[in-house]
Amino acid sequence: MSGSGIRYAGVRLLDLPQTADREYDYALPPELSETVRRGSFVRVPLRGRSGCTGIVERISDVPACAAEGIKTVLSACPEEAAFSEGQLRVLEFLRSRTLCSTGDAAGAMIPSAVLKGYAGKTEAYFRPAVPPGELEEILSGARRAPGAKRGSGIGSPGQRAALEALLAAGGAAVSRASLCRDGRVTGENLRALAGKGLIVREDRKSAPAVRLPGGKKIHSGVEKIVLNGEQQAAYDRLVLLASDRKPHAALLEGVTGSGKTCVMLRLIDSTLESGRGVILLLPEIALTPQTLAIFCSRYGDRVAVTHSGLSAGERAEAYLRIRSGEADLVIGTRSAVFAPLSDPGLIIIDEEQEHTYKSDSSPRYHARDIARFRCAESGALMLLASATPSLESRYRAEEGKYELLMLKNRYGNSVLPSVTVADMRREAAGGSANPIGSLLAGKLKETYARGEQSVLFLNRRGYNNYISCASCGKAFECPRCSVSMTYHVTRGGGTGVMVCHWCGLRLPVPEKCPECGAGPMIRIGYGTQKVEEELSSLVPGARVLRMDADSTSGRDAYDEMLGRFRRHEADILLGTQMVTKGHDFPDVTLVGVLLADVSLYYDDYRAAERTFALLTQVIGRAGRRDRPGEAVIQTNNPDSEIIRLAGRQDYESMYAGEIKLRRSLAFPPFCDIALLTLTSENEKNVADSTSKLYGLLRESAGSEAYRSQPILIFGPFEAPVYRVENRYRMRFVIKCRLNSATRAYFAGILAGFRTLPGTSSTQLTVDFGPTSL
DNA sequence: CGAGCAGTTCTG
DNA sequence: AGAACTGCTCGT
Repeated sequence: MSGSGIRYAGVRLLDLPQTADREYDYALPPELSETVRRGSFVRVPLRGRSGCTGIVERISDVPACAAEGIKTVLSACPEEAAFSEGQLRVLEFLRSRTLCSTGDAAGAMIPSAVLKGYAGKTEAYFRPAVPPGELEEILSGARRAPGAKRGSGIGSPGQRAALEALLAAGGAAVSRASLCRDGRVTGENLRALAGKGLIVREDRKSAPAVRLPGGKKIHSGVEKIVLNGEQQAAYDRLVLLASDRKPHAALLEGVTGSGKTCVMLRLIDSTLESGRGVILLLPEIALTPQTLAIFCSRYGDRVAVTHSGLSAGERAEAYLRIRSGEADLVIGTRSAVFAPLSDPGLIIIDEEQEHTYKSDSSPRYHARDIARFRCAESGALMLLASATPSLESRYRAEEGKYELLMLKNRYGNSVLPSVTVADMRREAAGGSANPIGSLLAGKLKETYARGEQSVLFLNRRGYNNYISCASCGKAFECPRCSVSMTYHVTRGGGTGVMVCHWCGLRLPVPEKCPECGAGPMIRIGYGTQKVEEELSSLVPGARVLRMDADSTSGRDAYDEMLGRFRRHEADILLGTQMVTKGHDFPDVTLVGVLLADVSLYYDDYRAAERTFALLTQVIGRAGRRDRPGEAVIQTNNPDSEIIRLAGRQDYESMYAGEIKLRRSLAFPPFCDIALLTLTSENEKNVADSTSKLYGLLRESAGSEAYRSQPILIFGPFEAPVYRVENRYRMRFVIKCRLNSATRAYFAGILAGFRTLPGTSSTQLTVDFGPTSL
């Protein structure tokens, strides 16, 4: 230290919006000048506020502004929260790539409990004290709370929101922090509900979190996986890429059942043996106890698992175990890509085409981009794996940006299931609107008779229940959003409840039409329950397991159901998306897809690609071992090219056809898409702001700086769901090639928009590479 | 004339 | 974001 004088910290505050997101200088008190460094988190005063959290970006001897105005750092956050230089670079990358605030970026990278310091604290948890069915009725107004004096059962919106959240958790205890997170529920609401006897409070120690079984840190005595020729060749190449300390990216494309997992396990082995860390990203839906068991029995204590079901304390503990080096294999969902490993050697993204790897709230990042950045920084291998890679990734492999490794053969002797496309138009013409056609019905009976199992996949979209008015024909809509509400049966009987899938609002089933005052209201569309009823008459005696959002609330119920099916305690598994992911059910020989075409109607350029991936996955569930499998795809579009290709599991043809289309229409990967969204509670405000933004976009895109950058502006459009939670939403779709120049264009638009008069009540966001249009 | 308020400004 | 500040209306 050269000078003896006071030192200053350049701090970025976490709870400021982009408009105020810059460095602020604070004086460092002498007692903190030893511990606080670049990367440390500190508490500082700001304007009238007593304490704000910020991250130190710079330590200097000279403040950037007049010394008399300067305030002093109040305190330092725990030392173990401090960011490394590597983390600071990721923070900067995230901020500049997604144009988010420092606070949003940091929030994605570190659990808030680590920032606050959490040792020995207890967290308050709450769970329902009455059966779920009763709660539903209280919420819908059909029953009043035991203690309620008169009028509606539940006092305040906050209390309602709390009960709804608890109901959504399916009776499990939920922490106060997560209940209060969205701001609608307060601690006072929870106390009031506990007072009424509707919920009970229980305190839990945040740490120690549940330890994974499995013992020693260095794995020993686990069987060495034997690879076949094709797998061995892929493995040999990947090991090379993962060990030369240079950045690499590879795409492992392997048909269902080709043993991608074996290759990945061996690669993880060798990377860990070389002393470097590993991150394995999985879609939430694939992060099941069965999957985790494989890793925990193999790697024991060195595994850290992160997913959305963790409490704040568990999340913090996992983070610190990784940071300290105690855990060097991280398995988790999207945000695990930020895991604080000091020296990652391998980052795997399994099922890389899954859209859940893209965040659609700020920071709007794609895990793949973060992984690529981290791998470039530390000379590591990014490995994307899938049976049906996204067109973007496969194209990059074609361009030579990713190394492409293929596994073309199914493991062992198993063959692809034989696939039949059933034309449902004929069934409908016959007058019976039966969701299960005669062909599939016959096969279901045969399979049951042979003592084998079947899986039926329902496309969520096609099986929503709406209600509409028999007099005026109007569908019953959410009062806060421009979408129809969905009918859900209530657990344990009752009249049911209407749910909005966009804002979560729950309302009692109306008797009269809110539009015309007449009625009656009638139900439209097949629900999974209806299909379930149908099945029991079609295949008498078969035990049917229904797995959807209604019947499976919470992880435990879901895992328990899959376990029962695996043990062959049921003959037919009926469900939505959940049934498609890599569960290995040895006795399943028949797979049926009801309404295969529904996802083709998504108003999105990726509809075909997604339908293909989905169908391929479902079909792959049939006949994995020695027994041959069979699949029936029911559709109203039997001539659809995509459905035909999926039936043949012909990825190459699908890829060739789609990429041609994308090229001619200028869609990704031949351009990037930016989605600008304006929202406001006031419809007129959005309209005014939209036209102002349009002017700004045009003017700026035409300016000298962007002459050489083609920027195509489409819109403005109303968002497909125009109103959500009482906010009106307008959008622009912009096609361009994303690079530093075009990013500067968007940053300029964001900043410029804020300075326009009359836009203060309108929110503007940019989403690069949105999951859907 | 000052409370009550939308809209604006600025944070070290 | 959110506290502070500005300028405005309205009521007595």
